[in-house]
Amino acid sequence: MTTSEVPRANPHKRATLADIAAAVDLHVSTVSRVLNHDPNLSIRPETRDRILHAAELQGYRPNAIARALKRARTGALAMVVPLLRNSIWSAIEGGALRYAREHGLVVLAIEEPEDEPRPASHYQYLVEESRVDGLVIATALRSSGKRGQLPIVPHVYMNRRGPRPGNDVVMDEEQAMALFVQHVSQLGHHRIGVVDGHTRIDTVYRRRAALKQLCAAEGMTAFFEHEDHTEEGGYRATRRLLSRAHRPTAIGVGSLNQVFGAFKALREAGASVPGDVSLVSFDEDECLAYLEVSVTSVSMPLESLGAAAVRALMDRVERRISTDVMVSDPLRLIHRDSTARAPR
Amino acid sequence: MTTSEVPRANPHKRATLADIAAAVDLHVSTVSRVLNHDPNLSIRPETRDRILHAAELQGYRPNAIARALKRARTGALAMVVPLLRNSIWSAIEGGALRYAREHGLVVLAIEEPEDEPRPASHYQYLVEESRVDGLVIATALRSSGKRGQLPIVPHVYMNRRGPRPGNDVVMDEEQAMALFVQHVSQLGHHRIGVVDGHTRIDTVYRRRAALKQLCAAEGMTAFFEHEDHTEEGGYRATRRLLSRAHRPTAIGVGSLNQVFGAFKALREAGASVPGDVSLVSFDEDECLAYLEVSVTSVSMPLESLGAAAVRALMDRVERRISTDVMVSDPLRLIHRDSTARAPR
DNA sequence: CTGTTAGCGCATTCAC
DNA sequence: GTGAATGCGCTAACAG
Repeated sequence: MTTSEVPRANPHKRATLADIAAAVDLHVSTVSRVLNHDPNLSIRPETRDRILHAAELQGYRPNAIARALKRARTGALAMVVPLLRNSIWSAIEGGALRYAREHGLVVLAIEEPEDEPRPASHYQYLVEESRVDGLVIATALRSSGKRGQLPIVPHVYMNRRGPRPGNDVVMDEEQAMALFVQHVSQLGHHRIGVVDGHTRIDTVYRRRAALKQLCAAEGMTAFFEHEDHTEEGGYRATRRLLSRAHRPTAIGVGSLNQVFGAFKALREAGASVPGDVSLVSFDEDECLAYLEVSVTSVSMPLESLGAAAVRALMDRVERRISTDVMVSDPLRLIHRDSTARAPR
Repeated sequence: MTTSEVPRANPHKRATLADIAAAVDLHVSTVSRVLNHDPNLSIRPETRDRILHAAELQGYRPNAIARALKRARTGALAMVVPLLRNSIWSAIEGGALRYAREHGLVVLAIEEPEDEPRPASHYQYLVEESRVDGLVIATALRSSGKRGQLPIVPHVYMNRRGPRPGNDVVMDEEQAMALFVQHVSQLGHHRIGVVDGHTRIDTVYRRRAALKQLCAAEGMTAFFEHEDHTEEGGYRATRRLLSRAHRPTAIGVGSLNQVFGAFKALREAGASVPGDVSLVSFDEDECLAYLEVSVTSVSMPLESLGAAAVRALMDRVERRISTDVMVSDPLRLIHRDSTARAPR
């Protein structure tokens, strides 16, 4: 009732459209249109300036909640990642956050344990409750199968392929494997081993398939060992590789954490790097250059992946149909001291 | 107009309170009260069950946006962290997310470069636009001074002290330093060095002050070297320590990334660990147990810090006044192979 | 025990 | 060129 009698709003409350409308003695709808730069609105410049000025003066901020309610769009999205110490996630998340910010979006962080994650559908409620417009899922396991299927709500799978095609945003794991194989092949290696996570993780599954194929083509022998993406996992898997009758002479390692474990196993076995065994990491990280022997790695376009996932999700939210995405930025092999010609 | 004539809502739209009210032929407010378990509401169990059942049947989900608009509270908070690969942030963030989830809150992730971050007040707009209820800031630098002052909006500083007291949530860095000094002191070390970040970072500042005091008390000599919290930074700082006429015999390192650099410097200098130099990390991480020499560390209660920050922030949002918080969970020294008796 | 009423702050269709 | 009216979905004060 007293709204119009106090043109200057209570300094402790945020100014609303109504406040500034009252101040310039115009209608809220007019103010709204001006502030939203409504294209098909003709208004005399003078009035327009008065409005803008009053808004500025009162420190007007549009209320995102009210706007979301009206527009039925929140401008937020949820990103479900395994908040692993595993460094790739911070890079991916960084790319996603940057892209989101550039597009006026806001990202909800959700952590979910990597092993036995809840099915993606668990997070549907965030969309159903209008907390976010869509989901970026990076924790799906291959085995999730039916149970993990996401119904209606907009979503993409990031660095994982979902239960059915059409919503996946991934990197070129095959190419990553090719870079590795080609590199060690040129160095004369014939028996190669790979230490990686469980095949329930989609990237691992794809790398494994790619390796088989590449090795068959090049006439090489490949051994694949699967363990957790942890130091201990890397340690155990590498020990197993080294205890074979015919040791591999080159080993690829799927995660940075596993690299540490691999080193320990090699040390214990008295195998020198790269004298006896060449080593390649599939996670690039600055620390690799500082280890006891600096480690050759395959560098993936992680930031681009994060950005691409957000873009793809927004495409779905806007109902622009779209398909699976493979991030096209180039991969690079970073040559350090851990790879050398095969022994003998 | 046709709302009441179709009790079963359009399957493609979410069911609203009105939909389920229509279905059970009751008023929305009644439905709302039942669904919110309004304590001082007496309702006959039968009606109550009908409502619950209808809600269940229609898959009703409260619309968080509408609720937020009405209640003037979003149930979200923003957390501004340097999304560094630096592993401590993922642990802190994990603790914060867990606590938030347990309390029905949702966390907006914001990344901000560590060096020269925007002042905390930059993020005020998130509160002003009603996107979140408050801010957790973990990127303030000491030098930010006036410009970084946060006005009215609810906020806390996490692992940093803000421009003025009353809103800080921190860990016991002094105690961390004490554990370190005490440990190496018992091993007979007298000259100790510390490699850490710039003093503009509050934790570093506090550790430095604590070290000075402790060493004075114990009659030890301390050298402090400040560099970026990166591998390269750790490398350079350690080199400087080692090039002194009187080398320190024990070195503490402020971040995991710097530990890698420190190792490289030690290796190059031909200094053996722990034979010539004992090494302690102030970041605990599983990989420390797998390095060329496993590294003794001080383990901090990072998850608790994250949780405490969220709790403190919600206290402020609810207008329950509160003061600075020091997380009280115990620190632990994890004894590994990188520390031994002082040489000679 | 349950219904009425009145907004939260904004965008938008329609009228003049 | 501008104003009036309506409603997004929900909660809460007040009636009966």
